[in-house]
Amino acid sequence: MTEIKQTSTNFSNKSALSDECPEAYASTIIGGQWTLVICSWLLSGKLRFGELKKKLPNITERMLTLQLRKLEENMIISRTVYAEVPPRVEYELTPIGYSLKPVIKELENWGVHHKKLTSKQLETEG
Amino acid sequence: MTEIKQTSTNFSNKSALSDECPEAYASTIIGGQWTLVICSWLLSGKLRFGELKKKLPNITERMLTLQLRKLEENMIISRTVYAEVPPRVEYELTPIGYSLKPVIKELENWGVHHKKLTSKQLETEG
DNA sequence: GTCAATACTTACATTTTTTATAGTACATAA
DNA sequence: TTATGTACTATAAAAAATGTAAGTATTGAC
Repeated sequence: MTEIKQTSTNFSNKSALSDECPEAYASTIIGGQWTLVICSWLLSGKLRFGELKKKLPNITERMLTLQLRKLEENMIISRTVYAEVPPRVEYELTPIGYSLKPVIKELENWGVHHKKLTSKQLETEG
Repeated sequence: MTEIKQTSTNFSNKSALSDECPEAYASTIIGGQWTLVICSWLLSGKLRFGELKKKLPNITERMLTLQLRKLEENMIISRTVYAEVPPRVEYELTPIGYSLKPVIKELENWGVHHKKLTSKQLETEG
């Protein structure tokens, strides 16, 4: 994540794909390891950094920070800092972030469907 | 892609996420760099290896092969080899692969929407 | 015997993503 | 003065994904 090399083939490939193909574009935005889970949680309301951390027991603080920053850059979430000590920071979906809801729903449907089907398949084979 | 280390934290994190969260599960299946574009093309009918290559001008043969293998493993596409020389191989979506259609459609809609919104944002800022 | 066409495979290098670990700032409470 | 809680940051390393370049098998045409 941190730094990407704008001279790499990978970068230009991703750019070209994103230009031509809105679904690939969407995928680069919401395709991070923890991105969809974070968005799913935020669909039910804003959460603090620490609260998100508890929801995702295995994420490191660094990863959580990186993902949140990326989501913020992409205007999926907004970040509100309260001038208190200890600090309090709240994350919330923006309107366009919230509009991910049907996307997530379809992904979820399909995921459930696929999982069922492939586990059946394994039973038959075994 | 090639080899994944089943003892890594990354592997166990992905597994746990996939278990708990169907949308994350779906994302690991269709989240490859070229996956969605390949599926999009196949939505309009089966294609040969070389035809796919032409549709994706910048993909390397290695990448195309890897992505197709992964899609096949995940039962998204089927592969038919014709015993001819030179060889002919056709790739086609399976039923569950075809059922990605609404997912792709939502991703596409959202992608277009997001792109419009962010480009507007840039105009306003600039 | 050489070449062409197709769909790959292989070895290796680079880039990107993710994880590990330790640290920081701040004000209040004890 | 030291400890506490929160939301981070810095640095390094490991792992995963992607790219580069060259090679393979087949057989029919020339």
